[in-house]
Amino acid sequence: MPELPEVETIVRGLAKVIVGQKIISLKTTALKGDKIIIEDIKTSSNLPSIVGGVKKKFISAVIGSTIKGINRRGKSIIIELSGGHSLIVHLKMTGQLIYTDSSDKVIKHTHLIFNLSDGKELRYVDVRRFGYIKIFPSENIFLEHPLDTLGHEPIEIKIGELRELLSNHKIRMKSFLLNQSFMSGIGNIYADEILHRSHMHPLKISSNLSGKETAKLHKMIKEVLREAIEHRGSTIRDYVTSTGEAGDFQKMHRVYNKEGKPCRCCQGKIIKIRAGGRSTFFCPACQPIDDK
DNA sequence: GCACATGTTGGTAA
DNA sequence: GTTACCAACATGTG
Repeated sequence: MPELPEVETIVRGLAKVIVGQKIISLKTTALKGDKIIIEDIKTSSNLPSIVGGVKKKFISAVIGSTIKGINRRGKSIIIELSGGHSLIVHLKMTGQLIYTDSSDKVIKHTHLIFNLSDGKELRYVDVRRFGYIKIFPSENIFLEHPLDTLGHEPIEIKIGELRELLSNHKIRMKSFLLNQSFMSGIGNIYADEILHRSHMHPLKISSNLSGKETAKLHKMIKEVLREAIEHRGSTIRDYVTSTGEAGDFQKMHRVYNKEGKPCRCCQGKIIKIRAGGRSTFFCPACQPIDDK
């Protein structure tokens, strides 16, 4: 679920509270029937499966280190630690990073708990366990996967750079926006919302965009992402901010998950198709293909 | 039981 | 080489 606006919201929230803090200890959970048992991580014997990268270094590099910074690249979170290592966190579908009181109830699917020097905790929760926390040396961190494959930041991309990407490929626009090596951070929800505001059909071929269409798309990419960040992201199911609150931007969605509903521009019906292997919502009346 | 789900990757086919 | 499609990852929801 988390796309660029959600990850940005989490990073901004955490930056205010975890930078400068020392990581005192690590914990994980185990299930005994219905009971959640909290376990200390002291050796790699109970390191949760969501930990990756240079795993042998994880415990010694993390415990006792100080958090120097937290940043975002695409949908990845980079946490820089003192001592020369950094963590790459990817939330994938259902991952959550929550800063909370240590007295708050530890919920099911909490895989990693960082005990911080202010007495609070940073918890990684992930129902489906597709996400991960990987550790690498900070030097050359941007050469580590997946950071090495990421394209432009969509909020910063110049129109000339976008035009070049579009014309160099003959790919459906939905797939274009989802491809993280072109631009990194746009996922299924924002791809549909950007295409609708650009009045562009999701199956339109990238190399066929006119100059005017390219300019509109460029503007809408930034507009949608900026508004979504202002609303602290879209909560459909699992996403919460670093304080466990829901975002607001789902209320502003114009097409995502609105099959059969009237389009706010033309009152036509929004339809759902499959594109790029994903559910794709759009208004056929005001998002024409126009390919001649 | 069945279909489907917000992300990414890797294999295969065209 | 490029693009499209599907399965896989593990679990939950309707």
